[in-house]
Amino acid sequence: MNTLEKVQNNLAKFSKSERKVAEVILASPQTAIHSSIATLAKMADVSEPTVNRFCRRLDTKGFPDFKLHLAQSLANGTPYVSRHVEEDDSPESYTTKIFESSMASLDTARQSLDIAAVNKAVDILTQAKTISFFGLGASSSVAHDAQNKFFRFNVPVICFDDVLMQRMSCINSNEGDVVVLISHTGRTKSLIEIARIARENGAAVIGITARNSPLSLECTLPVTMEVPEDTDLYLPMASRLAQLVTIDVLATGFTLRRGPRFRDNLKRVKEVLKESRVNKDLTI
Amino acid sequence: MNTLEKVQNNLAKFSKSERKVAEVILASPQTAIHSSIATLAKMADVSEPTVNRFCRRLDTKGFPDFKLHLAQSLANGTPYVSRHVEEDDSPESYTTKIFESSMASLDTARQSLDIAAVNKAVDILTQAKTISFFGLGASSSVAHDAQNKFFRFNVPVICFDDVLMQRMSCINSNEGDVVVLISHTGRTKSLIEIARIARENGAAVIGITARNSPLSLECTLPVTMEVPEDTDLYLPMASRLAQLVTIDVLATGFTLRRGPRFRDNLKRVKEVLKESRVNKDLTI
DNA sequence: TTGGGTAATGTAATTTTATATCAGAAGTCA
DNA sequence: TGACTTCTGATATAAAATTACATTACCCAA
Repeated sequence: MNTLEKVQNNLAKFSKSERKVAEVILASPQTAIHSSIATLAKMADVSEPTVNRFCRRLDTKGFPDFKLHLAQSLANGTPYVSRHVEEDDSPESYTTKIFESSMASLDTARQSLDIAAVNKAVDILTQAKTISFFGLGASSSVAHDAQNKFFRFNVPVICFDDVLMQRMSCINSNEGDVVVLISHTGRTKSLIEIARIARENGAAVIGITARNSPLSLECTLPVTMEVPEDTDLYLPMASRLAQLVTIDVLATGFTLRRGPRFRDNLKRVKEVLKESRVNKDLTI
Repeated sequence: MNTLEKVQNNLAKFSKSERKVAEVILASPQTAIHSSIATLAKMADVSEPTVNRFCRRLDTKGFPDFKLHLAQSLANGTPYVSRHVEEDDSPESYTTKIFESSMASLDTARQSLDIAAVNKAVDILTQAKTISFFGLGASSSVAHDAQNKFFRFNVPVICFDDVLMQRMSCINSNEGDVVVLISHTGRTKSLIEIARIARENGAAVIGITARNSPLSLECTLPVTMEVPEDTDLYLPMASRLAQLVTIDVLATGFTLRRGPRFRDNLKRVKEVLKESRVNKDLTI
């Protein structure tokens, strides 16, 4: 809870002197955070230890720590939080909400992402003979994105939208092949089957999906994360963003693992592509 | 300006030792605000006065004052700053950097997004006879995403990756048609031509692109934003995320504008889709 | 009331933390 | 190289916060 509110709400629980301190702070919080304990004590007409005790009562470590908390609560604006779009939101309002919710989701995704798994995935990818990216529905665009990225690394990349093609591709997979399956819920039946098929053929199966989902259990290496998704009315968005960024992380890990010479090469390839374009611009 | 960003942006202006301090703070701002000057100095492997000088260089009165400012900037919701991935980053480190940079970019995009244009775009989209989404390269996946979204609204949606198909489609466009062009730089020649063609045929041309770019000038309604993109070595990512979220904003505006009955309908359609699936899950 | 006990508050000492001063080191340019 | 500037850290000093302990105020039973 906001520290300033806490001061306000606990007003009744303070002792007489502590309340004096609280009142001085509430009267002018900006002054409070820029004062020393001595100054504040004088303003409240109490002793310095009283101010200190007041701070501790609010579960802070002491006066400086209290000031820090207070400063944070005074800082305008709230941290990014998922907020639902309401019926009568203005354009400004729903735009802000959607952007901030997206950011909040990415933050959640990052915190829940299994870094060790990311590292292993990079390991596996760098050693792959071929890499396949499969997703369905909304996740298929993520697979395409992945193809786009890894293709530039000069690695054989496969990417299909079609369930049958995905299946056939996996039936023909071998040891050394890597199959990356992308699914937010990890409950898409056909992808789960594909995971099993690829695994039985000896391919490494990386799943970018939810922890403990059916798909994650079929993968040789689940790269899991949790993304809160409000799919009730609006369309899944947060999970897609998180998947895209995760792919970016894997691609980055890939280039880092390959070492500087590889990256120089990548840069050169990019330069060449630029030159071949009329508008000298590849970033589109 | 946000103090943490200030630290990041002035990195070049600091002296060698001051930069060490900056890096320690950027690595873990939360730790920094809870440390004493001595602890921080030790972490950065510099002397205490150096830390103090560092604080003053950032226009604060001293170390405690700096901590206060930093605390506020952390509370502000964006502890996220774009940071480049370094050669020897650990998986944890580059993962965090990429996620946070993505979030920072989204924030920048939001702030620079022209809300009035968004509102007009929603206006135009709700009245469209058909909507076409065109992008090239990386932006084509954004176009696909848009198609996916608007398709569910029961609006005729067109989407092509191919330049010639895009062109042909635009040649046949009429008044009442809406063409949405997606390009980060707004300097892709073929898209600019397509914009002109569509416009000459009386179609409304919405451009999701950079402000004052050649493409934006050819559009009847540019929806512009600024996204910092480090395309030097790594691949364009931030712009794509921003575009995706922007499409989501437009789609949301669209459903809001269409009113509650439309949304109920949308929900029903979704339910029906769910039922028709074995795994009862559409979110993939 | 009044005296014992408890909680609240303040004084003074101590510890911690931050800043100022200055000297030496490192870098820069003629 | 040498004069100059800039940067950095050791030490000293000042400021601030915290602790320990003493005092006061308050409450309640006798």
